[in-house]
This record gives sequence, structure tokens and C-alpha cells, in this order.
Amino acid sequence: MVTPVANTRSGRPRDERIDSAVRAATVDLLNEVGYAALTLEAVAVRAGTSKPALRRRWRGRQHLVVDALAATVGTSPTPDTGCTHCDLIAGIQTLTEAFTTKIGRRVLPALVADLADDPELAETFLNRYFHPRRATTAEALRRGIERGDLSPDTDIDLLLDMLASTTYYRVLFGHLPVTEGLAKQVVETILAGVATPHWRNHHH
Amino acid sequence: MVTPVANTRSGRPRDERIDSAVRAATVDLLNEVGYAALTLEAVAVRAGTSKPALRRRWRGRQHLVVDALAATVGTSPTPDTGCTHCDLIAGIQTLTEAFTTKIGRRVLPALVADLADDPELAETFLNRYFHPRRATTAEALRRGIERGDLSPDTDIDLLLDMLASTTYYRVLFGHLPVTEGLAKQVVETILAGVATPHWRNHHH
Amino acid sequence: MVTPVANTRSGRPRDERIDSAVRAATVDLLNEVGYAALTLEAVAVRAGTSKPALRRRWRGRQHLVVDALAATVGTSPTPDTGCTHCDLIAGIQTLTEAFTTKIGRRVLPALVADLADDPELAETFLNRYFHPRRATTAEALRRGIERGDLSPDTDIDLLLDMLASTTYYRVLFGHLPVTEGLAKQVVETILAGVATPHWRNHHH
Amino acid sequence: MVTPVANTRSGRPRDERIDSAVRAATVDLLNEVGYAALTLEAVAVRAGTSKPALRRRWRGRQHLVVDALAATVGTSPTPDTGCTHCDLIAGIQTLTEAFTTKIGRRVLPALVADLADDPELAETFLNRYFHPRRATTAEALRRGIERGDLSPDTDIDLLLDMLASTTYYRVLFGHLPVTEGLAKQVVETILAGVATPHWRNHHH
DNA sequence: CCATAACCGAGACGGTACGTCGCGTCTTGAT
DNA sequence: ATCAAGACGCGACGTACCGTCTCGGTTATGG
Repeated sequence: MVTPVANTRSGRPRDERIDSAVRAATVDLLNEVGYAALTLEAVAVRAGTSKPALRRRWRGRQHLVVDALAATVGTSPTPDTGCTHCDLIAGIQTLTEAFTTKIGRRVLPALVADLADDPELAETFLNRYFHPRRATTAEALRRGIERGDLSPDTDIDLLLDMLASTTYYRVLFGHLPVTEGLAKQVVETILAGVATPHWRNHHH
Repeated sequence: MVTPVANTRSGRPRDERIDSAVRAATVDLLNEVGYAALTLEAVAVRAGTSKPALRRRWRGRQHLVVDALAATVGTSPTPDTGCTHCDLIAGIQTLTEAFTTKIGRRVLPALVADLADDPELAETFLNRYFHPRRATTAEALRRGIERGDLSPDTDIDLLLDMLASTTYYRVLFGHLPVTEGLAKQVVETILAGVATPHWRNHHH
Repeated sequence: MVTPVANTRSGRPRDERIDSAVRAATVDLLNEVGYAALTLEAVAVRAGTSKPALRRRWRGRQHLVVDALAATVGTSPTPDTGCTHCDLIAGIQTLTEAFTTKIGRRVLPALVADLADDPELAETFLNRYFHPRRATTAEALRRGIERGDLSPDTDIDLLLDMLASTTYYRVLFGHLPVTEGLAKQVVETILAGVATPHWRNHHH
Repeated sequence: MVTPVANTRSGRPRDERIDSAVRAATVDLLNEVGYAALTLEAVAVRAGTSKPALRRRWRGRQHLVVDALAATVGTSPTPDTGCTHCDLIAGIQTLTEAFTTKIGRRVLPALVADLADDPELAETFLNRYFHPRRATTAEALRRGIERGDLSPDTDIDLLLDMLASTTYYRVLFGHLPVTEGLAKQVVETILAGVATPHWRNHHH
């Protein structure tokens, strides 16, 4: 759980309708005003409750947002079709789609930036979002190796990073758009490489 | 210039010693307390001036930080040694080094996250930081193409993103460290690709 | 109470040590810098608290000063010795003495001037300062009437004003000093009048 | 003159239309927003000029107000009809009338309060407003003495203060209205006194 | 008669203080 | 005994205003 205070046992039980109302209010407000302008006060008012009720459940704005998004947005696993590059493209494609929503484009970067200041939040975030998605793509890579499509000494972690990072990079800096074909381009470049036979002969 | 108001003509000229004192104070405080805890008030006090003096020069915290960093940190261009992959590795290496400082690791992610909320800030940032560095690496790629090391139909923009993004990705999520050899790994993966000859024959 | 918001019922109770610390700081600063230069910010710093804490308790500088002075300075009642003019002189004398302090001479005039801009403040001031003092002098006048010293159709309100106003007038305009004998002169003039028997015969 | 800088001799002469425009703007704004909310900036804008133009002519807000009022409001002298108490009543009456205007009721008290902080301003004010009016009433008192209406050992200064101060007192504290008959009441009280023959025999 | 020098009007600046927003905490009453 | 909620203490923000400095333009005087 994310609740800072352990719900020990006795006494008045927590009103769970508040939990869901707050999560809904948080997502609503994120869509309306963004992350930087999200105030706990506004969330409490929108959810029809009070600030301390929020604070008892979440340590702060970041934790609330992580929890609210996790309960709302889902993760799409990388498929297993027998075609290595198709699976990878499909897996990265879902990342691209996640960045078409306002929350993806504007909230996620800010949230991620906050991870650096709070290791506990970072751990929560990684376990809830990052690693699940990453694990399914890692499976696809391992299948590719077994299938003989990918080199057996492939550094899977490195590849996972290279596959996903470009999309994120473009969203963050905004210097180039995240096009529909980007996933395909990235996957094929990583698989095929860009060097000419001339270079390959000279250096490998 | 970053000054929000153009210094048209008449009136009292701006005291430029304040500009430099504030920039220095900003960098100092970024190193001490980080970006999230950076206060305009504290910067003003540290610089021996006042809040309105800052506000006249910079639109907000973000703009001040961009300007202060630009005036302090420099950009290391990608070298030109005649060896394509050596140059690329060296170019990416400087990015890795930039993330070894506290400012690189903790300030830059937060700053970049703020770009999404302010297009004007994003433009300033890109023109001051991003594009200059990127341009020198783009040159290295073009030389590689001319030299016959890289495929002539290489998508340069895509490659530039793929080269730099992995480092940034690891810094942001912190799931894996940014090692010294990362630049080399990334460059060689992109050049050589990870697919086996078996895959290449089947699909290309 | 002077507190703008009624302390209805629930919620965190107010820290009363802040109240007294602020009042003490206010009186100190009034003695040091006067009324015009009295800053809420400086009061907060001196009292070791913050501006919003002050603002929750008092609507503004004026209200704070009224409250701080009322809690510090006391009112000396007009005595009852059986001698009408002696009592009146003694009563007015305390007013003279109040104007020997720096707060009396420099703070009160400015404070009183502010009453015109804020009816609520004026009411508070009158109830706390003005009327209590005035009531005791009114008693002395009524005793003088009963005793047969003063004309039974005396306009008490008018006399109260005439007794006190001269001292105030001299303090305000500073054209003449407030001497020790002033109270006696005023009282005796009002009692005896300045007209000659010649005038009295002609007009009354 | 009120001009802080002596208009020595050569150079560009001062634009006197600005003087009168500023004075008019000052009076206008005093009527609109009062004294406390009067800002030099607003005056400058209203007068179609700039702040330094004002500052060159007047040392501050107070001096500007004193000058603007002096150039606008006039002083009505105490008449000389041969009737002592009639003249005195008429003289005080003009004071009453002065306090029926908004400027009289709201601006004058605040302005007078500022006199305590600036001796030079106080002198200017006394010479322009206070003493001229006072002198004409003093003449009336001297005529009353010569005429045999007033006691020859009358303290003229004391009487002048007692005559005028009550009106001012009521305006300042607002505890009682300044009625039309107030002047008459004050004058007759001072002339006749309020003591009974019983008291007079016992103590004088 | 013109050049010079002084002064004027105006804009922008540096800084103090204000009033406000939001966070995180504490205390009371109700469940 | 624990929860929900209101109020509080405080850090920081963004703004208004003051008093000052500098600039370009205008005007009287001296050569």
C-alpha cells in the first residue's frame, strides 16, 4: 500500500469511498490544470473531503499522483506473435500511445523529474509502472535470442533502454514529434544497425 | 537575450553586476539545495539584491536557471578525428560526463520537465543547450556517411536521438547506472545492430 | 475580542504566546521607529513569527496597534475627592501625562487619523480607549452638578470635549507646548468663564 | 516657495502648467480615494506628467497635499461686527464648515498626523493654514478685551485653542457630530463659564 | 547669430513592504 | 481508539509603490 500510516486494526475504519473519489478527482485535475498547478487543496475540495484525509493516505502530491495514475491507466504487455521485430514494435508502440494523452505528455515528465528527490517514490514508481512493462519486453527479447533472431550475447538491459528511450526523449525535449512510425524505425535500426559492409569489414 | 523586457532606449540602464551576481548565486544554490528547493527569494538574498530585480530580468525560476546554467556550463563539441565511431563515442561521452555533476543529475531532469509548461522556455533551452550540442554530433554523422561508414539513407535525426536518449533515460529513472562504457555500447549497437545473419536474410 | 475571525469551535487552537509576543514587539517597535515606519513584517520578525499569523489575528497595522496599546497602556480614572475642579484637573492631567511619552506624542495622532478610514477600527478604539476614560470624567461632572458646583443644565458631552480637546489640539499642531499647568487653566476657564460682569449684564 | 530646488537662473524654465495640473489632480484624487491611498504615481498619471516632475517640485506626498490644498481652499477671516461673541462664533463657524467637505473630514486629520514626523512640513502648514486663521480670531479676542467684554488678563493663546479644538476633536474621534450650533455653544460656554454662583463664592 | 551649457521631462531601475496561496501540522469532536 | 475535518504556523510568491538614476530634448545665456 501507499498509505503512510499502517491501518493497524481497531478504531473507526477508513472510508474507502474517499480513496476512489480522491483518485478520480486527481486524474480530473491533472487533465485540467496539469501537474505543476495541482494542489492538494483543490483535490480535496473536488473530492468533497479535506486535506488531512489525503495526507493520511498519501505522503504528498507525487505519491498521490503515482497512485491515482496506477489505478486509472493500465499497462499493455508486449505481445508474443512469433515475430521478434513485430513484437518489439508493438511493445514500443504502446509507449508511443501513452504519450498521446495530455497526462502522458505533460504529467509524466514532471512526475519522473520528482523521482530524483524521493528514492521511496522512485521505487514505487518503478515497481508499479516501469518494471512490469519492461519485463514483458525483456521476454520478447529473450524469445528473439532463443529464436536465433538476436545475437546470443545481446545486452538485454541496454536494448530495453535503447528501445524505449527515444520516444521519451522526443516527448521531453519536444524538438521532434513522436510519429506513428517511430517505434518501427527504432526497432529496425537497432536490429539492423546503420553501418555499411565497408565499416563492418574494417572494424569487426 | 533572456531579458523579458527589451531594453528599448531611455531610462536608467540596468546594473549588470546584479546579473552576474544572481547567476553565480543561482548555480551555488542549485548545488546546495537542488532545483525543487530553489527559491527566488533565497537567490535574491544570496546575490545581495531583491526579488523584483530578478523578476525584471527573468520571467521565473526556470528561465533564471536556464540562463544561469548557460552562462556557466559550456558545451563540448563532438571531435573530428577521422574515425566515425570514435567521434560519436566521444560526443556521447561528454553527455555522460555532464550527468556526473549534481546539477546534471538532479537539476536537468526537473528543468526539462518544466519545458512542457512553457513553450518559450523550451525554445530558449533548445537554442542554448540542445541544438548546439546536437549540431556537432550531426556533423560527425554526416562525415561518417561521406566516409562510407554509415548507410547513405541514414535518418540523422533519428540517430541523434537514439545516441543521446539512453543516457538521459537511465538518469531519469535511475533503474541502471550511467557507466563509463555506456557511450561505447550504444554507439556500437547502433552501428552494428543486434540482429543475427539469420534474421537479416529472412527479413532484409 | 479583536480577532477578526470568531474562534467558533473546532480546529487547532491559537497559540496565545504568539499574541503576547506580537503585542510586545509592536510596542517595542513603536517606541523605536514610530508609527509610520511600523512594518508588519518587522513586527513578525521581532516577535519570532510570520506575517500570516499576524494577519489572522489583526486586520492590519492599525488594529494591531490599537490592540497592543490597549493591552499595555492602562487608563487612569478620574478621582473622586469631593472637590469638583480638583477632580477635573486630575482627570485631564492624566491625559497630559499620556502625551509625555513618545507613543503618546507621535503614535496616537497618526493612529487617530487612521480612524477616519475604518469605522470598525474607530469603534474598537472608542470602546477601548476613549469611552472608558470619558466615562469617569463624566461621573466627576455629574457629581459637580449634584454638589451644586456646576449649573444643572450643563451639557456634559460638550464639557467633556472642551476639557480634553485643548491638550490634544496642542499635541497635534505643535504650535504651543503642553505645559503642566494647562489642565488647571482649562478647567478654571471653563468653570469661571472669561467674560466680564459688564458682558454678562448686557447679554445674559 | 515650496520648490525643493531653487530655480537659480539659467536653463530651461519650469513648465508652470504642470504645477497647476498636478495640484488639480491631487485635489481630485484626494476626493476620490482619500489621503492614505493617494500615490504620487497616480497623481502624475492623472496630471499627464511623470513622477520626477513632481518630486522636483515637492518633497513628498505631504508637501504636495499641503500646497495643493492651500492653492485650492481659502481661509475665511473672523469678521469685525462690534459684537464680541458674534464674531467669535462666526470665526469658529468657518472651521465647522471646513469639516463638512470630504477633504476636511478625511484628509486633514491624516495630514495633520504627518506633521509630527516632519518639522519643516509642520512649519509650512502652520504658516499657510493655521496661523493666518488664528490671527484673525486673536484680533477678535483683543477687540473683546478692549471693548470690556473679556477679562483683561485673558490668556489669548489658551482661548484660541479652546475655541477651535472642540470641533477638531469631534471630527477626529467621531464620537459626536459637529453640529451647526456647536460654535455657539463653545463660545458661550467659554465666555460665561459653567460654574454656579455657589462655586464662584466658595473658590474665587 | 550661433554654440554651449544647464535644466527639464520622462522612462526604467533597485528595493521595501504588502497581501495571498499553499503546504504540512495540530487539536477537537464524532463515530 | 481512531477517523474526518477545521484552523493554524509558516515559507514563498507575485505586485505596488517609493525614491533614484540616467537619458534625450529644449531653452536661455555667453561668445
